[in-house]
Parts: sequence; structure tokens; C-alpha cells
Amino acid sequence: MDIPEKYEAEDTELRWRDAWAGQDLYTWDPTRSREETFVIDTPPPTVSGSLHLGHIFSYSHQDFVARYQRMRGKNIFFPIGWDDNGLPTERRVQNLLNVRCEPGVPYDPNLKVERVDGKPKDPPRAISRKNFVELCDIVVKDDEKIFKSLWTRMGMSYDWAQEYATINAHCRRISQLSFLDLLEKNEVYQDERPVLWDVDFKTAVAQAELTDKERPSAYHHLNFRVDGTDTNLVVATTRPELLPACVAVVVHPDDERYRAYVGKRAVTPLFHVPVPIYADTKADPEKGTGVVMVCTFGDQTDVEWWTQFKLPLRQVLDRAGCLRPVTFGQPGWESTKPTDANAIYAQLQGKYSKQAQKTIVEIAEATPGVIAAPKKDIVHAVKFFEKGDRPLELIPARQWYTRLLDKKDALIEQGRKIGWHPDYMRKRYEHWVEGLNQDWCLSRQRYFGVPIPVWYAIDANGETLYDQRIVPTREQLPVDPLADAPAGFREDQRGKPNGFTGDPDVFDTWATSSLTPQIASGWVDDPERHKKLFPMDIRPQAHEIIRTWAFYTIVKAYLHEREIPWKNIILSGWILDPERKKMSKSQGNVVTPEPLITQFGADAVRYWAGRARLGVDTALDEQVFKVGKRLCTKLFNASKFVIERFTGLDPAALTPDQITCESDRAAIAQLRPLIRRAADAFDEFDYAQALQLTEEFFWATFCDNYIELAKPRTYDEGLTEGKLSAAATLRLLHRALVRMFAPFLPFLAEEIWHWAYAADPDMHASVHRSPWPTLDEFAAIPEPKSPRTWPLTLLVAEAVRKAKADANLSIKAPVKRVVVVCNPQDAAALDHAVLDITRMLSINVLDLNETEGTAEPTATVELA
RNA sequence: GGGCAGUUAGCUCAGUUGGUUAGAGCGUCUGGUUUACACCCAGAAGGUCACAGGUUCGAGCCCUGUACUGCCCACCA
Repeated sequence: MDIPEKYEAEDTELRWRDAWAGQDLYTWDPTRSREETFVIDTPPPTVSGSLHLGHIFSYSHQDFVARYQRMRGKNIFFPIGWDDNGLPTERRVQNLLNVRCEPGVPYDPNLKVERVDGKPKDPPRAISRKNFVELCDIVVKDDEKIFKSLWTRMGMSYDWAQEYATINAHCRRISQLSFLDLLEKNEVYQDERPVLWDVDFKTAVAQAELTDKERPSAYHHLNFRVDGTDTNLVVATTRPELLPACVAVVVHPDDERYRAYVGKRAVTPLFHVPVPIYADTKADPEKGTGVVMVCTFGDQTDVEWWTQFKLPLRQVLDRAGCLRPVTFGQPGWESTKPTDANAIYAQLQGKYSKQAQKTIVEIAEATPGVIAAPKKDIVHAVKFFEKGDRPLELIPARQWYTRLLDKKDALIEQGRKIGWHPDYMRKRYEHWVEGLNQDWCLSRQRYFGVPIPVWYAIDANGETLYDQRIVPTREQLPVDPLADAPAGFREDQRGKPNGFTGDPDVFDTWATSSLTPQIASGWVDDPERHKKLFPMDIRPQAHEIIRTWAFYTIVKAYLHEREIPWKNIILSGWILDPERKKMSKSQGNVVTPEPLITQFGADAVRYWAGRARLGVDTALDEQVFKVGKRLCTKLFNASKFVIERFTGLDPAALTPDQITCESDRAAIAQLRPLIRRAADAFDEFDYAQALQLTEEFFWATFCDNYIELAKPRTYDEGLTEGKLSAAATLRLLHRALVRMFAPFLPFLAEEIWHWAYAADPDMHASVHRSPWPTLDEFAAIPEPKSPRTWPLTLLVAEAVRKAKADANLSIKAPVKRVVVVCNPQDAAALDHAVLDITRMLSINVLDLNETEGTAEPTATVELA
């Protein structure tokens, strides 16, 4: 193969990308044993949106490990999936096609919609869930193509035969199988109770999807008359709009101020609703006025008191977060002055809670005797759905749950069986499990997701019987209960008395994502394959989703098989912008990878990723790409030298026994520990350490010193012993280094490999299937007579270089004399390399002045 | 409020179980047409290892405390 004059990353990378596409270098071999196989639980990226530099970063880390393990001879299972199921896709489809999902609408097999550019003229078209899901499928397919092309460009060594998407039939089936299995095991259950609710998406969410946001708020001080007295209890509340939902008042049992009122009733202002006064230690005397109003529902404590005191439900918020119609004076809505209450409520009804709050405060301020004290502004943390824009509410709803609270200890124990890299990430997992306070809410009131595979019977009166569930058989899955009729029923019985109805909900996307190991392995559908792939070797992922993806995956593996899902989990850090801020779309500081790849090359971008250790957040520094590109250029040029210098010399004629020079043996002795240390680092998933060691050796030991030392001999006339020894050594060192760089710089390494080594009988045609260097390859080469030869050579070289630099002379300028003062052992060691040293540094005379004692050797330089 | 990390040269980061004078790259400065490479080579300057105590013959590393930064969790009347 011809070696180009100059290194052109784009040319090299395009060529190999195309060449690899036609080969099956990365194909998993199902016939090989589990022990020989290395299985990666690749994160499926969310396809709606674009990949940013952070993805390139962490996905490169996975590929380093995969490529290393492959070179160690492992049969790599490295699948890639697309996480297309879920809210982000729904939003994209709604905007792109101007449609909205309306579950009651019948399926239209001939539905045609067009993409809209800019703001749509018409209101969104209501379509069936099945149509909506089909449109989502079409849209994500396009994104997946773009993602695939970027991964290919980055040289990711996926086995594309294992490609999947989390919404495809296989994933829906596995996800539904999981649910049915847990239903049989009584690990999932349905319950109607207050649930964390997002009023914009109109769906329940789980504890793991919460995030706190600081919001300005205020304590409003309201007078509650104690029934039958002239005394007022002052309630401090941040949610005055929930006053109509008030069902009780609570004080601390030891609070002297209020002890006398416990057991009496208080009357809410404005609505005149008598409510009981309870004592409970959860009421904090220090907070507000020490008097808490219990509403259905303002916060989690309200739910607890509501349950504890068996309080009535006065639900005022509807699922959109608006105040729904209620009538005081009706059963459950007692009021001593219902007419007044209804007049006030009429002004709130239909408003979002925030507007209702404003209104009720105005009314309270205008009504004498209601406000006890001026409001007090505060800032406090409020719970949000992580993807939501408005605070969560607690709204009673029927939902499916997975039992978690009864197995916290077991889940912590499972976590301890897994290797966490870095290890301290294990603590994050354990703290999360310890802090769990709810079972996992599985159901979402959304559309583009995996349907919950359950139908319910409808009785003769048209009432849905939630405890009379109809579940499909395993063979039927995947099913859509809104489109498919259960066995024994006809479609026209849907929604009719004595008929059936389908569960309208879909699963939390994590319910499916948590099954990536089972999705990839085939699980119960292919037990043989499952056995060969599960538990997996590594799960690579980001640390902020330990509480979701890692946690839920551990939960599923435990509930289904009492197993851990993988032996190790490796956690990449984040890419921060140069100001150390996390990259995010909302911050507007996201860097797209394509221009960087074009400018520096995929190998250089991978190099940048390889410099960051696991778990460490790294500030983006464009200089590092430059360094990566420089490394590629250097590797290209050094390789060109090593190979072209000996054009015409048959590589097969170069054998280990020709390596006779002490300098050469000394250089090889430097490589041995490098190979071991880099492999050790890689075995611990510390690719960054492996890269650093390799790079350091390559640049300093190999290029700056060894090549320069050996170079004069390579110009010998004829095939001298020294020249052959140098040729064999250069080739051997170089062949090892190219392989050690291969996981990081796969394109360039492959290119160089094909210049020189692809035809090697004990290697593979591709560097990526060639063995990682082992000490065995160098076993036939004797150790140098002294381990001091190499360091002493460097000592002389450094002294001479410094002398020349100090004198502003060219490095080629001749040196009259160098006197080395050292002990006899060192003198003997150095003596082996005298010829190479003098030739490299143009030294006329090198005197070795032996002195007894252990004093450090010194070199004195006398310039010409 | 609880927890987990981190704080080392102007910048980005290494620093293995405590062991001479603390490292690299980038940047800066000085020199060098050297037949692989000027996307290069050589050299130099640059650090009270956040701070304060302690253990030790010896601490960047171990212990205690403090400050700051980031993340996770809790609180939400």
C-alpha cells in the first residue's frame, strides 16, 4: 500500500468507514462460550433531539473498552439501540405534524399528514393513539439514520446486526412480558391514591423523575376562628388557593400556644368550613405560626395526615391544575355559609392554581378579619417533574405500581455485588435506595409508549370493574388494549355494558429502558441466547441517571431472576463548558460534534474523550482536540519513517535474534512494563491511564529518543548488523504501539496497520481484530545486560542537548568531548551504547570516568 | 439540613500502597532549515500542592477542623 505524503484525517477516516461497512469485524459470534464473551449494555440514546458533544464523549469511552476487549480476544457483544419511546418524541411529532393524540378517536388506516413549517395555521388534528404511534415511528426513523451516521463517523464498533429501538415490537413485547411476570409474582399492583402529577403533561410521574427548583413564594397569614369561641388560630400557608380544599388543622402536641384547642374545630375563613384540630408531632412549632392547614393535597405531609386521620377528600384541582367546579353546601362540602362560599369559589373556578392564588389573596385582603398579618416573602424549593415547567401537584388517580419499599435492603445488597467505576458512585445508588419513599409508579397517561397489557371487564351497568382484569397470554404480546380486543370478546363490545375496556395508559419509559439487558438477550423468548449474554459485563452510563436507569435495571433483574444485570457499571462524567457549566439545551451552551470532527478528525475527537477519566466532569478545552490531531500527525509521520526507511527489506527476514544491539534491547525493555501497565489499567476500565501511558511512551521514549538513537544506524551502507537490529526493533516496537493506540485512534491505526502489518501471519488483517500486545511477543529478545543502559543514555543525551541549547547551537553541532563520571557498573552499562550515543549526538569523544561509590552519575559537555 | 466528590503551574489535568529537588500537555519566553514530522526539535521560566492543626524520621497523599466549587438527596404548612 502506498503511504501518502501528508496525513489527511478526513481522507483516511472516510476510506476506512466505507471499508469497514463491508466487513463483519464487530459481529458477535453466538457460538462462542460465555467466558469468551464480553457483553456491553449500551445506552440507547434518546433519538428525539440531536447528539451533542457529551454523547460523543461517553460513547467513545464505551468503544475504547470494547475495542480493547476485542483485541484481548473476547467475543464482543456490543449492541446499539435507540430510545425513541416517550415524551420527547411525542412533543416532536406534535409540533412537526400538527397533530394531537385523542385516545377516543378511531384508527384511520389511510391517515395522511404533512410536515408543517413554522407556525401551523390550523389547530392540531386529533388522531387515534395507533395513528399517533405510527407517526412517531416514522419520525424517529429519520432521526435514527442521522444518529447512525454519526456513530459510524466516530468509528463506534457496534454490531449493527443487534440494532433495536425501544418502541419496536420486540421491545414492546419484552416490556409487556416483564409486566405480566411481575403481575404473576405480585410485584406490581394497581391503586388509587394521591400521586405526583404533572399538570401540563397530565400524567403521573415517579419519585425518580422529580427535581427541586427554587421558587419565590410567600406565607399568607389567615385567621381560622376556633368554633364556639372568639379566638383565632393563625395559619401560615403558601398555598392559599387550596383553602377550599382544607380538611383539618394540625398543631404540635407540645405547643403550649395551641394545646387547649386540640379536639375542637376551626372554621376556615371565606368558605366557613368547620374542620377538626389535631395534634401531631409532624407539625413544626418553629415553622410559620405552628398551625398547619391540611388540604387535599398541598404536599406529602397532607397525604400522610389525610391517611392517618382518615380525613375526607375535598379535591379542588383537576388534572390540568385548574380549580374544578364544586358546590359548598353539598355532601362532603359542608359550610356554615354556603352561599358566601360559593360566591367566592365562583371567582376561583376554572383558574389555574397560580391565578387562583392571586385572586383569593385579593379577596382575602378585601374581606375584613381574614388576613391576620402581612404576607412574608420567602424562597423555597418546589417539586417539579424533571421535564416539566410547572410544579407538580398531588392528585388522586388510579395507577400501577411496582413494589420497591419492601425490598430496599435487597436492592442495596444487589448494588454491592456490582463493581462501580469509580467506586464512590455506589454510594449515590445506596443513598437513593435508602431514601425511597414510594413504590415505583409505572403508568403514564401518555401515548407513544408501551401500552399496559390489561383490559377490564365492564359490568351490566357500564361500570368498569378494575379488579376484574383480563390479561393477554404471553404468546399474544405485544398487544395494544386500545386497538386489540381481549380473547373471548369482540371489538364491538369495547366500552359496552358486559363488555370490556382497555387500560388507556402506557408504561414509564424507564419501565422499558430498565430492560435493555433482557431486550438485547431475548430473555424468555430465547433462553439459550439469554444465558450467553446475561448478566452482562458492563453497563456504561451517565451518573445523573443512577437513580433511574441503573436503579430500575437492577430492580428488574432482581425481581425477574434474583440476579444482578451486569458485573460492572462504568460512569462517565459530564462535559462542562469552558466556564464549568453543565452543557444543556436550555443553557444554550451545547456544542455540536460535527464541526469538531470535520476540523480535527474523529480520531482526534476520540483522543479528547480518552483523556478524561471515568466519573470526572471535564471542562471543554479545544486545545485538547489540537493535541489529539498533533498526536495523529506524529504517529503518521513516525510510522512513515519506520516503514519507508526499510523499503526493500523483507519484513519476514527480520527476526528477534537479529536484535543484538544493547540500545535496542534497552528500548524494548522499556516497552515491557508499558504493555503490562496499560493492560492493567484497561482491565480496570481506566482507558485514560492506558492512553496516557501509551502516548507518553510513544512521544518521548519512542520518537524523541529511540528513533533518534537508532536512526544513524538505519543509514548504514549495506545490511550491517546494527542496521538489521534497528530495523527489527523499530518494527517490533511500532507494531505494538499501533495496536495500543488502536482503541483510541481506530482509523489511523487501521491505516498504518495496512501499510505494514496486515499481512503478518500471526496478526489479523484488521488491527482491530489483532491481539493486544503481550510480553510473549518479546520473549525471544534478551533483556539488556544492564537496566541502567537506557537511563544513562538519556542522561548523556540530555546533558548534550542542554549544552547545545544554552550555546544556541543546532542539535547537529559537533561535540568535542563528553566526560561521564560514574561508578564502574554504570560505566559498563553505558559502554554498551557508546557508539549509538556518539552517533546520535555527534560526539567526538565520550570518556567514561569510573569512580567508586554510589554517587549519581554526571555528564560534562565540552563543545567544539 | 444530610451525603458524595473536588480544590496541585496562567489554562486543562496526572500524581500508583506516605519516601530524594512535585509532573505532563497547552500557553509564554529563548534557540534550532535535523534527509519521519515546523501539526517539528531542544532548552528555560512558572507551584507555600485551598487554609489551619495533628500523626510520622518523613505528608500533595493519612487524621481532625475550616473555607470554597460542583453534584446527589431531604425539607416544601
